[in-house]
Amino acid sequence: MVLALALTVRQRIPYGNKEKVTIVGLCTAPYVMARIGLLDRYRCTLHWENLASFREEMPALLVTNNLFEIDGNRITCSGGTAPIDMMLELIREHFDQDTMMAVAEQFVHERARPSDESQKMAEHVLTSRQSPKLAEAIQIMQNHIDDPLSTNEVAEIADVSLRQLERLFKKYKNTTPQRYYLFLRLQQARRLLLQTSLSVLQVTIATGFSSQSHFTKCYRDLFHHTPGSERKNMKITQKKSHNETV
DNA sequence: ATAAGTGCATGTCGAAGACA
DNA sequence: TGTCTTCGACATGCACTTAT
Repeated sequence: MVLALALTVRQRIPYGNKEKVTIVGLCTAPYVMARIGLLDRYRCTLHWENLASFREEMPALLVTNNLFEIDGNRITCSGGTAPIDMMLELIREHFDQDTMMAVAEQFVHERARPSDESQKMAEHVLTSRQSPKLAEAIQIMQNHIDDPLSTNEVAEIADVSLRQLERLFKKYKNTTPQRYYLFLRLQQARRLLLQTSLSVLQVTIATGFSSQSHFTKCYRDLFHHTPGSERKNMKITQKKSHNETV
């Protein structure tokens, strides 16, 4: 049922208040949804190729670069393989983590990506166009999440001076290389916390932190809650969804 | 054709602050 | 507290334009 939802653009007209309406839009379908006002005050996303023009055309909408957005009964998705991730997230919400993983396995889908994961390919393509050296540096960082390199080493491998690398990050990412690197590691940490049963200590090590307290501090600074509470919340949400479906 | 001016990307250095 | 990171200031090189 969820798969059917994920693969169609669906709009059901409610009869009074009796019927629960779920509206799903894929790829460029949010254009239609936005034009008839279905996305007013809702977060939404669409395929990266259409993001810029969509934002320009609909400046009042809350458009994100995420893989998919589930905001109340408005569900939008960027397209490509993202509907599978969206479907898995809905399965996780309505059933549990194990069922979600079993379905993912059926689809030979190695890793269910969370909704807030950006459309990485789009970012990578855009960054490559803006600055190949910057894209290379980011790739190097992504390849060294568990054993972080110094900014100097990243610059050396990318064959660019440290100062120039700093300028590129400032210009295109509006941050410093170190902060961006930290952001990548914390994003990975969050994925590990939500999608695996690794302990917080194991996640700490897997993302290149030498001290768990330092990891927790950095995590809280970015996500506004600790790794422990993040996992606790996820388990509570899963339990609730499971009880509702039973 | 050529010198001078301009803008941009890049490199070097050092001071200040942050991190582990 | 030593090391690392960031950032401002200044210098250099290159491409392009303009005036002579």
